[in-house]
Amino acid sequence: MTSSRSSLISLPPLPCSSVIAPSTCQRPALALRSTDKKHDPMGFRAFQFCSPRSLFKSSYPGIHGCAALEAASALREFEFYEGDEAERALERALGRFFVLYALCRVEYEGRAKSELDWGLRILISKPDGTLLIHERDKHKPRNWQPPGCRLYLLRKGRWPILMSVRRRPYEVVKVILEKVLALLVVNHIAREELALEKTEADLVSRVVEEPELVEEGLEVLDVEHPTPLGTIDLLARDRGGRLVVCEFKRSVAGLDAVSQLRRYVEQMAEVHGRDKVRGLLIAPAITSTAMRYLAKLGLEYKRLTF
Amino acid sequence: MTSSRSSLISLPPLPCSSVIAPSTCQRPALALRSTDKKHDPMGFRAFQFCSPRSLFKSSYPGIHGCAALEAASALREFEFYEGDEAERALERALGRFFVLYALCRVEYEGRAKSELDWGLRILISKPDGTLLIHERDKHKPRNWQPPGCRLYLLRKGRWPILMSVRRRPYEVVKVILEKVLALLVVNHIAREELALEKTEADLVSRVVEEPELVEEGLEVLDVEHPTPLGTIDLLARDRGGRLVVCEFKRSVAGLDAVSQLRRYVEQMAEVHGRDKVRGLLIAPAITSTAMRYLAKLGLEYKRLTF
DNA sequence: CGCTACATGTCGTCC
DNA sequence: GGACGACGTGTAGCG
Repeated sequence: MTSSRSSLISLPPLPCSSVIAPSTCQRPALALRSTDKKHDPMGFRAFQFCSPRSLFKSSYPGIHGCAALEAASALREFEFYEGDEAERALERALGRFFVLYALCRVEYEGRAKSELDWGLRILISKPDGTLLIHERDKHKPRNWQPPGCRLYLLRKGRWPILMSVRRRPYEVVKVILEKVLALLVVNHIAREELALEKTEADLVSRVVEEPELVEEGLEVLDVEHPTPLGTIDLLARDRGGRLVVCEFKRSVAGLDAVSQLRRYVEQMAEVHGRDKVRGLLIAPAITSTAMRYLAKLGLEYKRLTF
Repeated sequence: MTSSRSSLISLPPLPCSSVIAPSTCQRPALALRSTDKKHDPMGFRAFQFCSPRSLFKSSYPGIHGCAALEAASALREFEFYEGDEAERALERALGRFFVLYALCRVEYEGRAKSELDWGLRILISKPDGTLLIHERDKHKPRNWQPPGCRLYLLRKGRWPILMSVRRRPYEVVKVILEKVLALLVVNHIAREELALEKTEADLVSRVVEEPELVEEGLEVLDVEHPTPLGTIDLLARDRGGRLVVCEFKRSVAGLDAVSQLRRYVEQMAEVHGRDKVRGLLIAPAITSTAMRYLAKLGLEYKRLTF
């Protein structure tokens, strides 16, 4: 009744070579630490030999033209399973990128604690140890685990349990799977390197190149200038020879930005004297409260947009 | 060659009732603003009649026992499509919760800007307008759009484009779909209400109930006490009659916490006099830099764990 | 809607 | 590994 859509190729044995007895619920736990390269199953390593980049540079940005890939990994782009078969396929999905649709409970304990009642959820597990549990709404996953965690599949109790463990800080997410509805195992997926443009260049670098944007005669002394109380974005000297501590915000500056600037200014003032140091908050905008606080402290604001 | 695994039931017409000509690439764009309830397709509204809670309270925490649900929505829990059929099914997926596995380019422009080259990615779209684009690694989606955005499917050019638009700040994410490999449309999924436990109760409430945890003879005056420079977590009076401004941090307190406390203390000092006001940072731990800064300002630290 | 503060923030980077 | 700041932070709460 439930069958896989894509033929499952034979995968190399999992790192933890426990014997799996398919028909019992007392099977030992399978563990896979995904970030530890030495412990990666060979199948996963194979993917890395054929990175997405080489994949698309080959001939055409489609996957079908990459014969080398097919030969190397001998894997379809994805595998899809339903119901019981999905449940059984979970073992082989560990350590790979998979999307799971299941009726589950979730328990999290660590820095905080939470418990989710039975519900249908979408779960994403990545080979780097990331775990995401999404519900119907919101951008943020309802529960999660960051990269570097170990994922275990436990089959001791009534229901299989996916357990993700983080070492420091110690945190555990347990997903109790009452019914696995669907499993999508993704064998190829893009990596970071495919980005062409990064974030907009910093306001800082604009000012470094063109100090006049801030003030006539301004001379840049240092960027990322370290102090005992944090790093000054940009340190400069004005025409009158006074030090100018510049704090940049890429969008609206709030009270926190003023507090930050104040710390740096007072730090520099200790060395050079208060009247030799100016503090300048540079941002596209500032909240009214922050502006008042700034003025009260004798600090300045310079509007600068991208 | 490509066929859906789950029979597709007939869905009510989409809110934008443009005529779709299946075989041309010049079809008009479909738009669906997911957060606008008035525009939700009836099928989606139907899900809400049978919330996940009622689903699992019915008889058994499995979905199969809920006959009422089946009758009401007449939808399977999910639909899965591959290849061309997945591509065609995209229209009907708009406004529903779906997971897409596709070869795509991604362009984002808004507060920042980025462009991702062709690559296989996992895309999640939620009925609340959330869009997530995940790559192989990391917790955070590579590109995203928060709840409240509008999702469009454009079929004008060579490839179909999923476009998500945010109004304020104005931001656009375009996903150019060269090849759709798989589409999982999820018809039922848990919502927020299923949480049983929330985050650990605040340190604050512990102190309100038991002020001695902080200091003998401490008397709580106010929580969430507003000032022109922000809200004081807890305001108290010590045995000597001095005001105690308490700032709480749930984990390690850093420089920012000290700056915040300082703002409040100085604000209160303006009214009551500096010698009548103490500042107390309460947290399970504090960074060394923050501790030094704190001491220098004549403020105090009290360690308090959960 | 503007603004503040919190978060299991996550993530990069420097020390 | 700890500390620190940036982030397209997201999210709740309040005026």
